[in-house]
Amino acid sequence: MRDVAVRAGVSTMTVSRVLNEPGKVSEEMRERVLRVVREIGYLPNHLAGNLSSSRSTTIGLIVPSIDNSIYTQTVKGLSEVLKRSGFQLMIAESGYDPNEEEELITIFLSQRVSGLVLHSTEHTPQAAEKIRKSGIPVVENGNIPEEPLDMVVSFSNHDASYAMTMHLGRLGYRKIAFASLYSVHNDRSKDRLQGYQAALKQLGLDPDPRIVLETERGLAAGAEVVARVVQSVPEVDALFCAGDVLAVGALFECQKRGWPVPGRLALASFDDVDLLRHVSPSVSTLRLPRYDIGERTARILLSRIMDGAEHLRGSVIDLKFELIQREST
Amino acid sequence: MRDVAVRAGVSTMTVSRVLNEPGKVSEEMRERVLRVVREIGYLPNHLAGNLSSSRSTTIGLIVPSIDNSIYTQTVKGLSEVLKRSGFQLMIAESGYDPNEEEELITIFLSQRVSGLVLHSTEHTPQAAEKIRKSGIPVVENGNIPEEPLDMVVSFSNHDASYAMTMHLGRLGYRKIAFASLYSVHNDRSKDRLQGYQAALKQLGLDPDPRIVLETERGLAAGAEVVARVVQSVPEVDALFCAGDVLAVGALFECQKRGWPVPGRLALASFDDVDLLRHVSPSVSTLRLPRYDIGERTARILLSRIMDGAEHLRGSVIDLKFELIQREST
DNA sequence: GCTGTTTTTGGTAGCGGTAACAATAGAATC
DNA sequence: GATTCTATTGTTACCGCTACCAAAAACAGC
Repeated sequence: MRDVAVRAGVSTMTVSRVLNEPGKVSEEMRERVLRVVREIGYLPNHLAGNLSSSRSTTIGLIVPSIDNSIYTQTVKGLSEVLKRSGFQLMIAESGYDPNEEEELITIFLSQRVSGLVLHSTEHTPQAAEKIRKSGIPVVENGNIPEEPLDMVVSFSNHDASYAMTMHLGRLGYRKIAFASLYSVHNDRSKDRLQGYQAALKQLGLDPDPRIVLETERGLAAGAEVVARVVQSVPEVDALFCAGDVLAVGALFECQKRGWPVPGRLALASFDDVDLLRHVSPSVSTLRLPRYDIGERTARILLSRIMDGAEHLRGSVIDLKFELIQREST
Repeated sequence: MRDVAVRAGVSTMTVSRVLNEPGKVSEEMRERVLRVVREIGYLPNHLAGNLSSSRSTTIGLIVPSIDNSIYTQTVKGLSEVLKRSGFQLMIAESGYDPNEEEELITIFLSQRVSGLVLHSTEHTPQAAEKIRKSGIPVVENGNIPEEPLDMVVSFSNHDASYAMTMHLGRLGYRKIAFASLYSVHNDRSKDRLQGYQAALKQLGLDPDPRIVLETERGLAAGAEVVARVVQSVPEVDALFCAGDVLAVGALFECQKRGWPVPGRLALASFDDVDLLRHVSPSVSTLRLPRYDIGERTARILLSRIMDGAEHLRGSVIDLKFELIQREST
């Protein structure tokens, strides 16, 4: 930058102004400086700028696992809005481990990110303390926690799960099995289970621990769920798969066994992946506002960072989901 | 940091050493400083550190589209290796637009990333020039370009496509249709098409433009491909879908029409997504080293950055793929 | 004990920008 | 025409850390 200043015969301050507050500089200077900038291909050093102004245009995002297609829509929403305001996204994965998450938070704070997005809502006390101390705005994304760190943009896993279970109950199914991903360090799974249980109670159905399963992600896991459920409780008439592509795996297993769906077993899923609409029978599911979550998260974060909108501190935005009834129930 | 130094009764230089080169400091000092660091919860400022040392621990990654599950495995491989060495990943999406890519490259260079990973292999001349001028190591990932910017870690889209087409030919299929994603600004698609054409020639089959299609991503597009192909050329006996989940969409369409696969139409796909193994009939495909690409990319980049391994400049690593024969062909 | 060498610690000057204030010049006011 | 104001540009200090070299302390050899 010094180089640009010398060649243009102005002070570095003027160069800085041309690049950051062009309005405060006369037409003539602006052109003179910009020409030199182009000539020598000058690239401003953001590190220096950020350090000096103690601002930054970087947002940190921590997801449990990068290779989970569920999050990609949210990341896209985030990324698109942030990009428009010139912000960058740093992404890291915690592997569903709160200690790992804490370490990543520390690193991000060291990098002086100006905001943080966390997809998990379970944190170590130290992590919470560090964030509080840093004073930067944070958005939690994966669920609506009882004690938010700061802001929340999400749908309610509990309510969504409740809604689908009620739906199955109203359709007349009486022995409704429930499968989710492991709930250790995953309060999304925990809330889904509780939503299911609350609905059963409301429906006057007895909970039966034999048909409540936890498993890993994947099609194979979905198939296995069907096998386990019908082996222990043959009279089961519906299966609600509240996790990643489990329902598709379950459907394939039913097809393999030649079972009519929903005749022998009704199937419901939790996330509206494209696939569920195209399989036969098409699978009932919940349409979750994945992209919107990212978009709103970015917006609310930017308001806090750029406009200092302190009144947004602690906001909880509960985005609505939609229940989609299809052939499988 | 000044605060820590004062409280521990040492110079800032000693604090800096304790944090970065603990070996060069006496046991006693180390403990004294670390205790104070813990006491006041001191977080080093990486921005300042990076500026001062003109090094950084950030790698920039540009993908065409974030919500493409194909890349997530590669990103995971990258992320895991980088994390182990304390590097961070900044991710941005170019939307398949080279101009957008150039702008993102400029931003990343301004942020002084210490390495760049590009999933596209089509760049504007200005982008190439900026990268060259910056001198930072770059890895291209999505394909093996004719004129690499620097290093390349990929499989060959051309060879993979060629291999699958040859496979179909050897199985006796004579009228092999080909569907890929739009090839505008997507040299992966272009190379796949050329591989297909090269194989046809080798097999002594006449190319037929009526059964070479380009379409968008998604299951619906796959279904549509089947419809278009058989309408214009009913005697087609195989369909090679060289793009995202097109094959699954095509399979569903065949099932809907009650066509035996491969009896009426053989189906081959391009990427070994879990789904292809679990549908019925299971679909032949290519297993591509997605995760490995990320891992190797990170490794080669780190060698250049940390060990200054200049002999790696310009390396082209052609990772092997595997053809998986299943029921659909 | 003294000199030469090695290890450990400290002082100082930037890294490349920006904030805050000072200075200058031209416009506006009376 | 003198004074006040406003718009534009420059000066200086510092953001928080590390490179580089100097100083001090510890160790060795004779």
